[in-house]
Amino acid sequence: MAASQAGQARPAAQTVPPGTQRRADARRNIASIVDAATSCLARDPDASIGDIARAAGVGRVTLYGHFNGRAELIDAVLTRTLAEADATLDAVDTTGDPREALTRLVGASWRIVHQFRSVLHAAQRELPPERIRAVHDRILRRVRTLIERGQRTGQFRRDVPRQWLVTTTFSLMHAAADDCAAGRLRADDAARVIAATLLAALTPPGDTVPAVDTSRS
Amino acid sequence: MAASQAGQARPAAQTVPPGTQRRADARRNIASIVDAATSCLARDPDASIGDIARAAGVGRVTLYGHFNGRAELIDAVLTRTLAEADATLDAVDTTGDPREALTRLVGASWRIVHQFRSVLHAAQRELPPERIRAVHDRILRRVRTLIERGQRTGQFRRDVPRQWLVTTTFSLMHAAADDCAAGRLRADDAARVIAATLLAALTPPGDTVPAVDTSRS
DNA sequence: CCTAACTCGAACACCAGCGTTCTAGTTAGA
DNA sequence: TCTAACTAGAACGCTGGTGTTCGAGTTAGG
Repeated sequence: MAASQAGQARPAAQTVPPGTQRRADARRNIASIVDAATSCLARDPDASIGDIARAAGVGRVTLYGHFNGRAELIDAVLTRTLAEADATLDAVDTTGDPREALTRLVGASWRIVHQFRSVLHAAQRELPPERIRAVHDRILRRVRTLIERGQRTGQFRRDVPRQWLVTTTFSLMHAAADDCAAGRLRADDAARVIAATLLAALTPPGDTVPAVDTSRS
Repeated sequence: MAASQAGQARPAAQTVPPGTQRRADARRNIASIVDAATSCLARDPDASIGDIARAAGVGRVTLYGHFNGRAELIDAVLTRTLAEADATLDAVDTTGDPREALTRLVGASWRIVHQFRSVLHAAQRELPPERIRAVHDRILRRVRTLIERGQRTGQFRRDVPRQWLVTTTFSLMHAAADDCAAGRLRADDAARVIAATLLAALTPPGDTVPAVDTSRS
């Protein structure tokens, strides 16, 4: 849903009369294209526009009718992916003990990161860094807030910039995804291992490193 | 030195009679090319062969005389860079307390990572992952050995795969380099901050997180 | 000094992907 | 039912990078 809210900036090639809805088949095609692009790029970050159009069962021209080039398409894919991820994470309970909350958050996030790492790689080649960061905004904020709360309760360290703790969190998840893809880490180990190192990394100097809650897989 | 020991596999375009030395000007040009490639790629990972040749003050044809295409050139750049890095790290004392040793190692490594991150990015686009890993072998081994020693002394955790601790180490350094390039982390903060989080991350559950040794900048 | 090694620049063929245009056909939806 | 919206597909020109070839010149080094 809300596949191509390219909206404000420059409307996709096909000009839409203001206040009007796109025709049903058009909307369906746009969805197929974004779907196809997502899975194509997940397989090969260099997939060409032609590949994607074919995978979507759509003419290349049709694709150009809806997206002004590769960058705009990838932007749409990334935007939708992140929006869905954000929705998924909404279901995670981030209240209660910050350490347990972070463990839950990592458990949910990690799967998403693992699944869409190639899409991100594709986006990193095509989109400016600011844009990528902007799209991550809501998710970034979520983590930052939780870390901030943990700092207030004294469970997370305050001797390094908070930004760095956020970076650490994402960095470990992405690293795990890469190791996993390379066969150096078992997928069903990942969540536990990430949580264990991350919680330790966030522990204030002088405090004791918590044991991992290995109760959930 | 030893700029293009393409050696065994397929000799570069220009066939060298076995047992013979290249002519001095040829060796000089090869060096310029690798130098230029290094700095060009550091600036723009997509720099073309033409750009690099021009920056080296050499004809494009000459470049092709020494390297069979982009991949081979980038391989040479990466190989030399990593060899130099390895030499630099040889000067680091990795004996004594594992935590202090790791701090020293991170301090030295981080600068290198920061300086050559773009070269790595370029290599990741052009070279197969196995190759990249192979080139990192000596450096990887160095870290692994130190971590292993720390595990034996009981100062580093053993409840996660050792490989993951190695990944964590590299991951944090690269993340810091990226944050730094994006202006989210001050360069003169990086070493301290990396060491602080890394040492915490390696601390065994139940143990106390060590305070950072902030004595050296 | 003389030869083989090396270099240069321009030209060329080549390729893949991009984005556009045109014609003709199909389909949604008032 | 009738029109405007949408689609297909083939054709085309463009761009930018790659790798090669050629003929002529320069230089290292025995």
